[in-house]
Amino acid sequence: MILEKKKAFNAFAAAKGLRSTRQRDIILDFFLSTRQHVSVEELYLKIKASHPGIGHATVYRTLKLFTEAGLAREILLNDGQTRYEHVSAGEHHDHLVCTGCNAIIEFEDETIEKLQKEIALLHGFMIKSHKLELYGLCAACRANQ
Amino acid sequence: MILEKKKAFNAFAAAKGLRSTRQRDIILDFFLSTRQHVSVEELYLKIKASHPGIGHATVYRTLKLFTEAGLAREILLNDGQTRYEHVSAGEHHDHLVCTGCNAIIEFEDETIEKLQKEIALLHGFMIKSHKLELYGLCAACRANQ
DNA sequence: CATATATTTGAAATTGAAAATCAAGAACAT
DNA sequence: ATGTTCTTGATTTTCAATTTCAAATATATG
Ligand SMILES: [Mn+2]
Ligand SMILES: [Mn+2]
Ligand SMILES: [Zn+2]
Ligand SMILES: [Zn+2]
Repeated sequence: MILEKKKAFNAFAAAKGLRSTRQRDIILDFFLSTRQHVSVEELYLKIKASHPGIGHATVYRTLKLFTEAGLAREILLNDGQTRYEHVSAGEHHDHLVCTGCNAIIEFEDETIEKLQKEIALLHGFMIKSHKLELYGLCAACRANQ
Repeated sequence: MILEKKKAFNAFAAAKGLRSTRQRDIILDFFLSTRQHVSVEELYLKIKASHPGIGHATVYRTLKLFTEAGLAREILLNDGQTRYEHVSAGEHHDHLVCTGCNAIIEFEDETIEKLQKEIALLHGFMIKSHKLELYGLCAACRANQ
């Protein structure tokens, strides 16, 4: 699975005429071995520990490349930090975001997805993407109130 | 309707022990007479034309006050500009956002709202707010492609 | 292998929105 | 009127993200 994603990125890079660099390999390794919804700064710091030479700009640039390659998705929550999550082909989900502990829970709802398409149709809109986030308190944080 | 909102803000200000200032009156007038989904910068520039003395900081602060007072709602789309829209009591809607012409179309869908509550319940989550945005091309922009 | 060329990197500077600072000005209770 | 407290707005600061550009590196070619 990790290997497949590496292959997918190599294919993308080859098709785009991008060069193969040590930095992109390292950043991809770290991204693929990191839990979901990692912020750029988090990933940068994790990488820096063992590869102090790698710079901020490269991490930012490379995550944008992963997004373009279809390996990653940008998530903009309401805290001013861009996060990235792993993309698996054909899969889509939305997010419950806990404002207490910052946990992010994923969910899928086919009915909501279908209703969104109907709304778009009704307005003559062609949807390219959507964002559905439910903000609140997770079970654990509710218990601690 | 505009008068009611002014009264509502005055009540809020009184309850909070806020002073009545010329600036807040002006900003409220402009906000209430502006179309939906205005960005802070847009509103600031509009006000500045006839009231050059009013500063950025005051516009930012005052829109936050309106939000607290329940007259306005912050909207964070994906362009790094905070927008504010009018809030009418008991009303809620979500947004279709055209990435071609930046138009914002409002919609309501009771079924989606209900499904969101069910999802939250299923995960033991207590929802405080949510965000649903459909990004794509509006009918006009599709025609111009 | 050498060498030319084009891409990539990373430190540093820049950007842009938003928030913080703080002295001067304004509102309000007395 | 006067003193106290709040508010304002020019300016500075913050912070994520992007841009810049000289040096480093990848790769194509002989
Ligand atoms: Mn996710
Ligand atoms: Mn709206
Ligand atoms: Zn939580
Ligand atoms: Zn449009």
